[in-house]
Amino acid sequence: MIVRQAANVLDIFEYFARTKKPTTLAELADHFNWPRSSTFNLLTTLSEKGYLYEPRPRAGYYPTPRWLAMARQASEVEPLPAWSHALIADLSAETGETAAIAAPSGTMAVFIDVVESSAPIRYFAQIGHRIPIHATSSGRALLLQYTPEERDALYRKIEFKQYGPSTPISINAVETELRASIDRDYCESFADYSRDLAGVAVPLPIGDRRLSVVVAGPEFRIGDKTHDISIVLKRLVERHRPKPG
Amino acid sequence: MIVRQAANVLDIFEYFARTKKPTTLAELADHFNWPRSSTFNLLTTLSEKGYLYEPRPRAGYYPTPRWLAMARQASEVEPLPAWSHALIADLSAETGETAAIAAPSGTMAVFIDVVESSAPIRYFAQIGHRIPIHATSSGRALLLQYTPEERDALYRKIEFKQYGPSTPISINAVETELRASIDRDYCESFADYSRDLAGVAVPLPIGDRRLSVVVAGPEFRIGDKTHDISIVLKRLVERHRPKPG
DNA sequence: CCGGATCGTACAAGTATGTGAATTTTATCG
DNA sequence: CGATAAAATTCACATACTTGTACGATCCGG
Repeated sequence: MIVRQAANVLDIFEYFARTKKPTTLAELADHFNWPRSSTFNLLTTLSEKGYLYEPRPRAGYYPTPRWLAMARQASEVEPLPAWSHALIADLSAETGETAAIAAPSGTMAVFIDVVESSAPIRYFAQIGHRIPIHATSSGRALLLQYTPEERDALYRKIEFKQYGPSTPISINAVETELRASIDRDYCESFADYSRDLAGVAVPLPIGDRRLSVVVAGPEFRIGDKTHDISIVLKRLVERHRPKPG
Repeated sequence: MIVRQAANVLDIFEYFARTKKPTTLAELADHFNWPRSSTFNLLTTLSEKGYLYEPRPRAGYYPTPRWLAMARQASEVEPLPAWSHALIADLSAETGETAAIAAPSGTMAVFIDVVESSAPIRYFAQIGHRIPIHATSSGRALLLQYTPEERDALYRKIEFKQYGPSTPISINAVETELRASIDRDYCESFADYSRDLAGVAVPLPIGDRRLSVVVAGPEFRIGDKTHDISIVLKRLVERHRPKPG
């Protein structure tokens, strides 16, 4: 169950991140189609908690740097190593496509680091973006790191939906694709989940964390280059990952 | 009115910032005395929005870097100039006390930047921390920048409470203290709001923003040094603030 | 490897909470 | 400066949320 008011807080937060401008009560209420009164209550709550302030009455609400101060601390919970960001930065530079690091979260994969392509037509991914774990290359690169038992447990929770023409819609289809991935030594997907989108991914275990790296972009650019991309992918992983011992 | 679930989101956020550790549903529920089921709903909401993820079932929730990514963007809404942080850093170093920048928010003042003293006994202030505008030195340094009309409007909203022995509990008391501040050329307060706390502050207009700088610490250390501190305060403001023209 | 304890998840009833209309306050224009 | 419009704020009711309960899964100690 979605807790509406919890989601609303995040919506306001993201609204500020997007617009990068102060905002009045009326503006927010109109934008989200919220009643003025509810918007007022939300803004009051955020202000009392020290996350917003109103330098002068009716002239708009501003976010305080408290968001940043807290986020900085919260991001120490489980920081990624510095090299993983360098890795996707290089990957994006060499391939010209968007590169990302994904982590599992239930039946979903979450992007926990992203470097976007600079191409005008590109895969627009964001940190925190979630995609079905079984219907994406980055997701399947995560599944490869699961034990068969863990995969079984997960499959029972997945709601198989036909996102695109090639979406695997059964446990068998997924397992078959996983075996194929092992054979070719990388994961790939063509519009399995998002239209026109192709991806190439490999597992990237870090410590005891099961992550994956993915390069993704429009099918027409990635199309027949998945093998070449997988070579670059593996070469760069090899270069950046610290040698054990 | 406080929106409970909105506040809860921030509480969870701050919990991660404080503990810097992943957290299980049960742990959170116990800590905040929330029912498991409500906690479950909240965590689900935060996960679906991409702010939390659960790498493996029952092994705990982790914050995603999305908090940080959004906060970075949101902090571009109204960035402080670089010199204002340098100012309070120097201030804190020279005085040995906590220094901060405050902004008005209704009848409150909010700290929007803080450098804490390194002394073991010190004023523990945080970005986002709110204090009554009329009963603190930093707040009154803000009030000095208001027009008499604006102050009048504000006074009507203030609920005068006796926070400490010297809290000004009437409009007159506040106005008298403001005139005294003009005469001595800086604002000061001794436990007007927080017990044992003394502060020295001056206005710090930046652009069209009405801010203030404050040095605050325990009364026994600040006590009779307020004048000396005000000298340092004004000297450093003079040094850091870019010359007009 | 078994059994008890713990944890996560679903559900339905009662109530706190958010909403919409009414009121007050502030800004704007003639 | 007074009238008008728009915004913010208050208040009472209907809705959506919380919560206790129950079930199933998973963990852990013996």
